[in-house]
Amino acid sequence: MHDHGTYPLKDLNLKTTPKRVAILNLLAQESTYISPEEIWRKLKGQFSRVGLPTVYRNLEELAAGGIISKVIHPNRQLYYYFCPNRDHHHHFICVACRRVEDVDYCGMEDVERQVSERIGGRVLSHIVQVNGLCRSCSAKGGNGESTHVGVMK
Amino acid sequence: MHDHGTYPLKDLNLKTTPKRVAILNLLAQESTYISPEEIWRKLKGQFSRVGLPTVYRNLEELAAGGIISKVIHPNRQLYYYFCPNRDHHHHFICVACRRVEDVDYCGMEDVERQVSERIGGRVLSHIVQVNGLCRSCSAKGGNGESTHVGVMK
DNA sequence: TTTTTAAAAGGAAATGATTTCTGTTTACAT
DNA sequence: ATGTAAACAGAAATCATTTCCTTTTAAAAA
Repeated sequence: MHDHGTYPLKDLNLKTTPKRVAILNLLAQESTYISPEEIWRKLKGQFSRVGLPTVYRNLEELAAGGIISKVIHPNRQLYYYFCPNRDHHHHFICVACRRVEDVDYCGMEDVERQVSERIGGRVLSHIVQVNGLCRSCSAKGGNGESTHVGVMK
Repeated sequence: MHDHGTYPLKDLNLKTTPKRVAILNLLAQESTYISPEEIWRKLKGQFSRVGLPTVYRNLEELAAGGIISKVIHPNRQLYYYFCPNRDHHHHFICVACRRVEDVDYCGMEDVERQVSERIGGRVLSHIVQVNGLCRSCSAKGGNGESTHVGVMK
């Protein structure tokens, strides 16, 4: 639970507006991903007037500043989640039921090292998405082939 | 350069139609990513009538079958590329110039093992996207912060 | 080879997430 | 307190992707 005074908004030349802070607080409370639209719905409970563009604008600004992160979902929508109070982790997406699970493990240190060496540039971050069948879907027996998306073999 | 007879379409219950084959050949010739719309434009040079929905439908089917892969770009559009004649690799995206570079290295064996163990499910594939500054952008000195998107710290 | 039928394709129209635009309000530096 | 650049609302535009329905076609069966 953050006190808004601790968000480094000033460093990013972003003003500390009530809506911006509310968005940050919402994200900080979420334990999982949340879409811009869901954020908007929750925001409407706190303010009489809020526009969806405000949500998008803020999310992009905050993501640009690295305060929050943008997670790319293989389906249409993009989900955002909050960073500071969570450990770095990866995402497992079940190709059958589409649910996203967090994997509290990274193991990308070597990969990052190799990549920066080969590219000759600087690695800042990475996105890892592991696709497969979750425990319950793999128990049900299907192979998930028919619902595969975003799979790289 | 593939002979279309070698595409395992039959295994996927997909018919060998002229347009499907043309799409596969286009992708096979591409050395980089290509959007559905770009594929459509090229296809229109070969057929008097082609619909964009046909392109999307085929891409989804082929991706579902694992013949091609879907690459998620941090911006709006989704890009697709062809698999069979290329080795598995990762993508490095420069946060400054947005260019995508292939990294001919995987190193995800341990990560996959760990993930499947922790999830208790079956890992089928993974998507790795490494964000950073490419050689030339990092030489130019910027830190890329202002263009950050989709970055997970 | 002809027949049959399920898949594929065309094309128009719908969808729906994201963005743009314009006028108004507000945070905060001076 | 006041001026100014940033934020905001709300309506409308954009544009990639899907849906729907009808026609065509690949390829299995006869």
